[in-house]
Amino acid sequence: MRGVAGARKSELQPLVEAIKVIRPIVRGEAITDGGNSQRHLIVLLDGIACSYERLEDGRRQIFLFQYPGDFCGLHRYVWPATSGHVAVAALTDCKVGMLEYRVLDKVIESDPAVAPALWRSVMLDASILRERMNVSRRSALERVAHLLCEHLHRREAIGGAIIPLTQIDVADAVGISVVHVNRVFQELRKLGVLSEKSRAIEVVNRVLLADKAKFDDRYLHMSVALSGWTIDTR
Amino acid sequence: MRGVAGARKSELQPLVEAIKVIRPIVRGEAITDGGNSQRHLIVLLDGIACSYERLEDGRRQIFLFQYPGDFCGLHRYVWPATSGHVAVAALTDCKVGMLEYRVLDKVIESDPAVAPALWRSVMLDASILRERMNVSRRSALERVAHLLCEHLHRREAIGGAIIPLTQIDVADAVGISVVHVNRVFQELRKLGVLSEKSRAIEVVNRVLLADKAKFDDRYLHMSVALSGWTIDTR
DNA sequence: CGTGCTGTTGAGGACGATCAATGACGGTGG
DNA sequence: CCACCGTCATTGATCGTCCTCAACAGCACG
Repeated sequence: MRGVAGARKSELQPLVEAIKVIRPIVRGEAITDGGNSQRHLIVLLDGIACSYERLEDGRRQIFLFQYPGDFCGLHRYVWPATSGHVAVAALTDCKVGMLEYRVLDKVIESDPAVAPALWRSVMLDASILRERMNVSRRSALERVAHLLCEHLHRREAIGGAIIPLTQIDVADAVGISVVHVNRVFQELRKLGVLSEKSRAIEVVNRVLLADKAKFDDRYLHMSVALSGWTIDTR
Repeated sequence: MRGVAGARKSELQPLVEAIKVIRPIVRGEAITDGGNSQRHLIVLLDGIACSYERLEDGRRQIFLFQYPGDFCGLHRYVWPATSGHVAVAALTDCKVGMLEYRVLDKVIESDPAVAPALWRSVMLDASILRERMNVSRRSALERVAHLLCEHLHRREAIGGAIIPLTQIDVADAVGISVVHVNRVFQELRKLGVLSEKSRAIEVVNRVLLADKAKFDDRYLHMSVALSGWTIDTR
């Protein structure tokens, strides 16, 4: 039972049922490059991925994180020649479902509720981007804390307090240097927000974290209120 | 003849023809607050507006700028209860066209090309937000220069090298202090990018500006390739 | 037992924030 | 016509956050 970003269960069910191909992706591999040759809509079924772009100087800017139920590169379907080189990569081992565009065409045609649901999914992305812009004006600690809150929020369906990201991932997402992220993490551990024992990102005090982050989850409400769907991932 | 963000002329023509109410808005006034009571789709017909949010500490974060042909608060139509308090304000004197949601419903129903066009408009916004994220990792000068490039690009239909924004607007959009924006402007004038004479933002060397900004307009290509439409603004 | 990736630590410096005044300009009312 | 006021632009000084460079440590992997 997983939450589909920005859509009620019933609306995307026809789409989900049309997914025939399921593919495993190992950590670090590309789920889609930024190319225009895409012919499938991709749904993340298991694991965590991120959409990102390489900057000219080689740095990586992470835009969004994908959790199970999220679409990868939906914009390609709506607008194949769309902006540059937004790629999606697996941050952990993943499983994805694939759906040919022309099949998707048919699903949309036969069920008028599917397109608006996809539309809203794009809007949820935009909403997250806007929130990131707001947060980008706060201190490094708040920005990192905020990102962790977002991940806890979206992991609710999965459970556990360990966020399987590297400090590098966090740095590339919030836009601060890895070194500084490390120092922020030490600060968060000293504050009792993160576990002192483990090297992993393990949240031991969610309330305190949300407080430090001044986290207001309203910008995610559209995804919260929505139920999920299931699919057999083998 | 104005460009509609992310849509070909023919696609949005039926929508444009349905606009009956045209309203003038003076500089500084709200075009829509962030409220949920919205019952009209609003199209900017003349002037420049911005969508923004107030941060807790009172600062203003500008997300996007609207030029003639852009929609204001389209997300409200797709998802009325959508994210927080995104408001739209007029940065110059404006004229807006208004279209009741239920009329829009009918237009969408009767013309299957309208919805995808609106969808792409939302995606153009997301594309701009992503680009801003990339740019936010560069220096203040590049960020400001980049913003000016974007405005020149979108002003092409209007013409003129003067960008009618205040330094405060720029600061709130790129996320740096007004004082520093001012210093950046002096630097840009010294470099021969902006006019030394005028207090206004007057670009005298577009090529140099684009160079300083490392501006790559691909992220706007979806809007470029598209033609415009006309409407009588009285 | 090396090799590679991630995490950690230190030192020095730059960029931009903040605070506080002052200047320029346009509009308004006496 | 002039005094006043509000908004926006400009300038100086100080300070802090975060970056960069550089080195090393821990751990997983083959």
